[in-house]
Amino acid sequence: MALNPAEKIINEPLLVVILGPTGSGKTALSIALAEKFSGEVVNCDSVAMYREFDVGTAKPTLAERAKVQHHFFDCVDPRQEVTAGDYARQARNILAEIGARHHLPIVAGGTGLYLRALLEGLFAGPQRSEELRHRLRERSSERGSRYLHRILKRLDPAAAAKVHANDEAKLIRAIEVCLSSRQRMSELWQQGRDPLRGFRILRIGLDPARSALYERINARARRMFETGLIQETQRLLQEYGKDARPLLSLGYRQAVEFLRGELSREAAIEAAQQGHRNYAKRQMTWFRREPDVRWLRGFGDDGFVREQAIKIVIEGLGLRS
RNA sequence: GCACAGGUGGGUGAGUGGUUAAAGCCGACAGACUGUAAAUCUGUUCCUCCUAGCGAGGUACGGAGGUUCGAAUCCUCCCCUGUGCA
Repeated sequence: MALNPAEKIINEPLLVVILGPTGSGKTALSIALAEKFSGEVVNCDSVAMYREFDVGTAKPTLAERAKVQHHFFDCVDPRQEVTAGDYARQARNILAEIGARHHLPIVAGGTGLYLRALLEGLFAGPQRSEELRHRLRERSSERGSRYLHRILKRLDPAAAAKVHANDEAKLIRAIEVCLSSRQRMSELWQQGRDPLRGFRILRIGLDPARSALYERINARARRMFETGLIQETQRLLQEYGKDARPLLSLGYRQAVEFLRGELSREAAIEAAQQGHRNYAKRQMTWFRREPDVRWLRGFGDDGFVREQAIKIVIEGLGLRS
């Protein structure tokens, strides 16, 4: 006898997603939940995937990683560049493995695009093409800032209407998609995404008070500098060169500027704090649009937040039996 | 005490008689995001009102007066800050 749709949904295993801005305590909460429900944590944070980027990424400690199984930390060589597509493909495999073990998968992280790529999928676009991008960037600097937008308008007016003329990064991708696939990006979009199947998704969002969050971010960014971020950056700079992608990310970028003598140590710290605060704000803008989030007003390491999160997960699991 | 320099919106800093509620930058807030995403980009940012507009009114460039049709911009006095000389 065939299952009716409701039963089918109920029989799907649960997938817990913990989202929130940087510094909101996603790591602490994910570990607490993993311990409680025999779960495994799946990182969804682009920079934390890079090996040897430790001090500036606030990865879970080795002790924490010994307590529960973690995935997707330290899995990429700093010379490589991960993309949302790579991440989504690999993370889906891991999710399937965790499911096969009958453990609870807990996705935790702050990279909104990666999370969306994992959960909802990307459109069927081509992968990036370095030479094409290089050529586009060169021509754009020769022909002026509106050049890329004019090109996109010609290739795909509908896409051009959605990308701002100043947003070089997105213009380049859109043009790349049109040229590499020989199709309009807007038409590829219409074919839809390939969402993750086989899980019931439970999204838990952390939303601490803004001022408290900013204080924490400031303290943490300073601590990174005090506990070896500069030395780590120097090492990475020597090993992988200044063009290594993750050296452009928060904290590392400022440490590089300090090492070059462009910023005093204190100015670098303040710039890093500022960068992290602004990033947290952008993350909130992204996550507010995420559907069906159970928002908790506080930090992931707050006792009452943890209790509420546990209750929500029990509720979610309870539906299964 | 004397001599310069200077006091501008949350910060910085332009502006030296009239399209100036006052550039730019920063911050703050809000937003976008379909393979660089810890990236990239956008909007708003004195108050009040409405028919919500390149709309109406009010308040504003240390303080108080003054000149002028008109002042952040010119004059006088006062207060404060920095530098130099005593």
